Amino acid sequence: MRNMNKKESREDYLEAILQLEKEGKNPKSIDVANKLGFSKPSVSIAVKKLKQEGLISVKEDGELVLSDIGRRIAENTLEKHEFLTSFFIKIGVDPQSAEDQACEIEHAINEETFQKLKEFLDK
Amino acid sequence: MRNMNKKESREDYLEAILQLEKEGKNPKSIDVANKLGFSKPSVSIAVKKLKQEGLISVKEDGELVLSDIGRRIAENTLEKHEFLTSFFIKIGVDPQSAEDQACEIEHAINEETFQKLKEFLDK
DNA sequence: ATTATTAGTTAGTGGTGACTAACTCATGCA
DNA sequence: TGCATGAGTTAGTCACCACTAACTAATAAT
Repeated sequence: MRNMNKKESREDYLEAILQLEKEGKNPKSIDVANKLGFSKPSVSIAVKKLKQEGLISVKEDGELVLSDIGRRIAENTLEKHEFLTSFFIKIGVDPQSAEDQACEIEHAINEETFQKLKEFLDK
Repeated sequence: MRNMNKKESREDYLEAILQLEKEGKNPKSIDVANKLGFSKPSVSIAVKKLKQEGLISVKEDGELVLSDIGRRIAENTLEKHEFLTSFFIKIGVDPQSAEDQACEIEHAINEETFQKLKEFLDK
């Protein structure tokens, strides 16, 4: 049972919804459960909380829809994920490990540090 | 109440003990509590667990002593902390924020990624 | 000797996020 | 009609790490 803190957990759920969306699906709870490897009840509870926090809404048919704020968080997280993954691969980290590390660090790095890192690597 | 996961928490305690040691103290539970801003009972329980995990021992007078494994973890964590802090400052992150970010990311970055990052920045 | 301070422990609580078991409910199919 | 399947929920559990309140025990101060 891999526990996370609130922030990590929330970002992972939102990121998963965005990724499913980009894959052309109409993401539902069950898809998120499958993607993240969580049980249906875990996702059910998480969805309830994300709704309460105003980060997603749930359509009549169960489709999960990112709110503006939710989408911004999801896109920020996904951008960090992709950037960090390719950066780690570039500096010689094993691709699978790079992916795993991006998953960890994407939650820890904040906007300022991420921006400065991007600027630094542009040069 | 700032909750952490097990790994982060453990690394923070060990790092704090090492830092206190480097400051010339004979670190005790109370010093760790003051440094980390935790209550005495929290540290008392944590110390018990670190003992059980073989990462520290406790002298007759209460002094906390890092085991070989505990010391290795503490030194790894502290090295990451210091390196990341100065790196973030170097790329233009506000010093206080750099410190905070190092505290976060030191727990997420693994040995491989850290080594590759150091090699990359040496060039 | 008495009281205050300090370090540490025990007992009990709260909050978060995962889990399983077992339920509802809609849909698909024989 | 009746059963199987799939999605989602509810209820209850566990693990983890922080907390406060209240205790013990040793030491310092008056």
